[in-house]
Amino acid sequence: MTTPVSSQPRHHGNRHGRSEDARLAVLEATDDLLVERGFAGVTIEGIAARASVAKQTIYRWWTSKTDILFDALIQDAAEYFTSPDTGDLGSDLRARLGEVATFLAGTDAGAVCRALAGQAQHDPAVAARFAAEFVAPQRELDVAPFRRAAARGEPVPADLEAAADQLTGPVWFRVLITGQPVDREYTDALVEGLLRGCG
Amino acid sequence: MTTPVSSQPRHHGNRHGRSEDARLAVLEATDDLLVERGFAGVTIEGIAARASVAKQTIYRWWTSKTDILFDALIQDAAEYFTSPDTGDLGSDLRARLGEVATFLAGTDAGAVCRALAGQAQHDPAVAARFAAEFVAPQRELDVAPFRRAAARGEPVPADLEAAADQLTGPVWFRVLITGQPVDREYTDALVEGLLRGCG
Amino acid sequence: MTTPVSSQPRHHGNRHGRSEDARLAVLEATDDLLVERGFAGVTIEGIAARASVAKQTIYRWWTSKTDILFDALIQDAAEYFTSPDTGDLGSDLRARLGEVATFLAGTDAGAVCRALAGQAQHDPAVAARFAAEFVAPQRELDVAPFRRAAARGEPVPADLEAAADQLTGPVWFRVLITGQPVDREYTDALVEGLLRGCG
Amino acid sequence: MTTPVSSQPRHHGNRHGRSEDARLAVLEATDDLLVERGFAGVTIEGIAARASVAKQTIYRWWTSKTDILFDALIQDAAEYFTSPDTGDLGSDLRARLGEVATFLAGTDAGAVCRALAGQAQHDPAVAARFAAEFVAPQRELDVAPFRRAAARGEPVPADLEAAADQLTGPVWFRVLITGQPVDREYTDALVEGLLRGCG
DNA sequence: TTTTAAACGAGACGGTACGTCCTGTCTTGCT
DNA sequence: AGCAAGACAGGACGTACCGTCTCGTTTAAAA
Repeated sequence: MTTPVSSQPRHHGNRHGRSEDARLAVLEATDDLLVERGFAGVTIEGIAARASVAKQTIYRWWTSKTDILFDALIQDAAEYFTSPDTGDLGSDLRARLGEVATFLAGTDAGAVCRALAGQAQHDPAVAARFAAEFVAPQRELDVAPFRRAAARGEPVPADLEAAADQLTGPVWFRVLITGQPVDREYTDALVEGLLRGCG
Repeated sequence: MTTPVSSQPRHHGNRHGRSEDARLAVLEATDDLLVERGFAGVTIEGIAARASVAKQTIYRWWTSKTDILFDALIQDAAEYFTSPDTGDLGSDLRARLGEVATFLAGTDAGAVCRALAGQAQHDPAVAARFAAEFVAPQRELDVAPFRRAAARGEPVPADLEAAADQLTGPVWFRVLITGQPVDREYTDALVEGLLRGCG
Repeated sequence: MTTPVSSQPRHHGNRHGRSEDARLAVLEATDDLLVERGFAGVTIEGIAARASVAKQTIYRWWTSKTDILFDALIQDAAEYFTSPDTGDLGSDLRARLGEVATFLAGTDAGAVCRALAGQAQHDPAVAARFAAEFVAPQRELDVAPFRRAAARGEPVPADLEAAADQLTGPVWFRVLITGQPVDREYTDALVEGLLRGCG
Repeated sequence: MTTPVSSQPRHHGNRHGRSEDARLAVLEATDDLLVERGFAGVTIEGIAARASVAKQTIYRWWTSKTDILFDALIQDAAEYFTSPDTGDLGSDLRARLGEVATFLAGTDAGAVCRALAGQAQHDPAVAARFAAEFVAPQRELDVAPFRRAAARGEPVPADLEAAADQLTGPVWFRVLITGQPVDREYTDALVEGLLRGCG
């Protein structure tokens, strides 16, 4: 996570809502702790100490450590995904799937994402929010190349959701469950298999 | 989980080896707590209280609550999966994938499995054990139909691991990530898509 | 405590000097909280909330909650004690001691006084201020009857301070320590004993 | 407070009730903190830290810091007061009152006692316990010399409680309220005044 | 009439301590 | 030897107040 430390004087208390410095310090400290010590090593007390922030300030703006991680994830994900339009379905899908794999397996934000995916297994509320605020928008990005291809008059699978599952599912599966590496060769093969099957 | 409560008087202490009563009471209490209160509601103290067992007894035989869950999972999974040989690749795969989906999404043992999959995201040791003791054997069952088909002289995909990923990955993805239902229609379509693509 | 709530509109801010409304609201809220919830239930935040006053306004004019209680005590004590001159030492002493007993044990201001006496045990600064600003003036009132008697030519004890202690001490002792009731009969007997002993 | 540190190995956990080591460490740490930092400086966390004891252990056996102080006071007071029988009422009273004054004003246990007397002003439950467990037994010691004198056939005041108040009251008053010194001369004069008044 | 500065309400801030829950370790006495 | 019981040191939880700090408004004396 980037560290946009403000060079402004640190204001403690501000009628006009919350301190942006405190917010960023908390997000950064949370990210750092997650990467350094894992999910169990992320504690509200630890975040407060590392961010030089009062616990009460954290509880004022977030409900739990997963709530903080969501903030970090949403923010980081918004910056990460590009989803270029190459004019070719295969290229678009390969680019997209490679980006997903790299994000999940190779970035700090991906670590946050995996932690939340894990916590979603323990807490239905987390699962619901994860599905709604991260997975659903990602699903849109998964499906976009198909829509563009259809608009160009190319043949596309009937059920786009199912098609997206066939691409993304194996990637998530390897990252979360088997721990196998997910390189470009693998994601390209997935795209190839799908297009051959539907073409 | 079944409940083989012994009707024998409960012995506190046993000169020769561990108490099977205590072991079963712990496994059952853990399962119950997981289903009733979720993973966070499973605590060693809670298990001990519900199983009428001393904490020390738990720590003597298990290292952590995930260790207990592994015991429960391995035991339940061994009883669950059947993997019949119908003599037809498509039938075998459909049966297998349906069984996997039902297990993951529709059984108490599946809840244990999901909890461990979740915890695997937080703890590399859990991830490693989950991959080795649950995922790897399951992978063997995933691949078995292909091996039998190959033995019958039928054409099979070159990379069986990848083929298995394409079937199992979307199922896990839906169960763990999107929360979408995984019915027989969906799993059959996955098998169909794979066989069409490779045939 | 009396409640001179102004019927005027409440002014927020004043170029010259403090808001009398805010001052009175704070004193009253403090008194009320002390009587309703006890000393521990008196908090700056609670006073501010009940008085509809900003915490900062309290900190601007008082240093602590005991400081506020001193304000209330000094004000109330000034209104309470009368100390009439009956021309007779016994009558003067009986009136005075009865007044003291009633104040300490039977008034809201007495509750404030007892709270400060209690806090004086925990904080030397409070003890010093309590001795100087409340006890010393009261001691003057205790001693005044003797001085008037001496001026009239009557015999009085050599050590007036000691004599005052022998009257006031048992009253405070019962109120603060034993909790025994201090009625007129008791205070009269104390005066009687003293006068017999010195006469 | 004395420090009977056991030279035995420190046992953490014992089926047969509480750890005497932990109990003594808590009492000593509490005494020390009270003397060093005053009542407000006595916190459960501070006691736990200084005594190298878990907060939970404190909460298991005591309800509050005043509860701990009571333990310390009762124990120390039991060791302190001697109350010799000289065979003479005046001598007995002088000895007793001197002992009381020294205890209250000049010992660490007296500091605990004053703190509890102070807290009694803030909390009726503390007041009740203080009256019952400390003041009442002390009252018995105050009255004992009179009883012995009566048994010897000497004249004694009709109301022993009142007589005791006249001795003890001024001493407590000076210690708690005025802060004046209470030396032997003063206490002897109090006894003299009382005996002259009743004789 | 306009400026302007003190006091105000509101409330976020960094902190400290609270009392609770759970962890993993330990000892004891029973079976 | 294994067990139920439970006390222990420790650490994190979420809450309540502390005292400090803006912020934007209100007000009346000064300009």
